[in-house]
Amino acid sequence: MDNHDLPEATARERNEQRIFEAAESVFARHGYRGASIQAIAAAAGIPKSNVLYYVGSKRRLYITLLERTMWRWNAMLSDISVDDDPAEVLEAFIRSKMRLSQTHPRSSRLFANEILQGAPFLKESLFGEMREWVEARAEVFRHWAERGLMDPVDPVWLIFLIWSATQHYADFETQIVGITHREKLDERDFQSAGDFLCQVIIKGCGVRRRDGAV
Amino acid sequence: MDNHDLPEATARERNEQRIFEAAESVFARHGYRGASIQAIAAAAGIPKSNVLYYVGSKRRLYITLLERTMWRWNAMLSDISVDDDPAEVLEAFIRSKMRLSQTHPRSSRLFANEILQGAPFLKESLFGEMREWVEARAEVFRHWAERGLMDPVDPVWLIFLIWSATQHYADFETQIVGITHREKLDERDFQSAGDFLCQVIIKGCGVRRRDGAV
DNA sequence: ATAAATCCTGACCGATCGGTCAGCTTTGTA
DNA sequence: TACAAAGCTGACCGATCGGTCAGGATTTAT
Repeated sequence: MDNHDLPEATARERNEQRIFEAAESVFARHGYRGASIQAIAAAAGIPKSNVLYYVGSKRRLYITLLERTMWRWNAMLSDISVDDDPAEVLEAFIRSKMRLSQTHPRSSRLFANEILQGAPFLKESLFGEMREWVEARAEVFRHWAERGLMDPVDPVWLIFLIWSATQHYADFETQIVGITHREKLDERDFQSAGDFLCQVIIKGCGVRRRDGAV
Repeated sequence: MDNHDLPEATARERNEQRIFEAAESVFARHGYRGASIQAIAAAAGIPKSNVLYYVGSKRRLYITLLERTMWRWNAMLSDISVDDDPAEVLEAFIRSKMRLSQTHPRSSRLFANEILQGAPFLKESLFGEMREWVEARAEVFRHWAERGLMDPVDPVWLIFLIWSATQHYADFETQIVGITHREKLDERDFQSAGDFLCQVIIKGCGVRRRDGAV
């Protein structure tokens, strides 16, 4: 029986949850090859055999986590239109990516590791989804530029700029913390960094804000 | 005898060169744990034992490469002064980081992997060097803001923005190539991306350019 | 020519890798 | 209560890991 809509957590659900969290942590830190099932099992507080009993194989576990990350990612900024306000959309874009960095940093680092490896597990179909995502948004940015609502910057480079600048606070958190004497990045840090990025990027693209400010 | 100033390459120099290049490639792709000496040896076309004969241990090899990267990095933008032109300095900063991404992408990815791991090999002294580098430049940016030469943006966030946006073209090259249908990033891509970043960031910080343009 | 230093490598070491499996315990159902 | 299904795990497999070492091959110095 699958009580898939009952709130009670079965043994399987409970353990898979613990395994996923532990695995995300270890994969994010050491990459696919560098992560060991033993280390994941230890982090989850579960015997190695039990981990394999639930997830089948290292490969399957990794791909599951990767797809989960992609899914979360693609859900972002799903309803953008040419008629929206450019400043509002760019701000929403930056803020939501920044929130992902804050709430799911290990997810972000797992993805970064996959790319550094040369994206061997990212099927063409998944890259295809991202391509469509990018092209759709880029098209909107282009329209805005044509209407004079922002400078005619390359919209694809703009998307990469926002990705990189926001992901940096998840992927390179260790470096930021080490350089700025912090113990960790807190709510205020993400807020102020988000403010900074919104200000610089929106102004840098020559977006005219509704309130008349430049 | 050490012919350390003779141009002839000794067997040691030749082999170390090949090993370093191969190792940088493998470490950049798979991280410290994920890289195997066997794989490095194969990439260098040298028996595993011979690799260990030259470099001593995996740890030592990795640290050597990491220090080499840090050295290259710290040499950047070494002579910045409050009296320099903000736009010129920012442009030089972005261009030189962009050139590093173009000419030493594996170096950049090696470093990215080290940070993702939590920087276990980056001694406090090395982080200290980076901290001094950042604080010195941040101080200059602050002065410029006080003199009204640019907006009063957080100078540390600005440095991280430039780091992340430029490194992205090395660390996430696979993703960029996959999404934009390219085979690889070429000279023109780096040029146009560099142009874009200079334009957006300098304008975004409210830097007044000498020629009067905004 | 010959001794010394360096270069080079196959064989091997214990540890750990991902994964399998027999067989145990616990849970759910009739 | 009884039986099936699911949960669980120690022992084990061949492969690979980082590293050592004896000893042969080659180069260098005298």
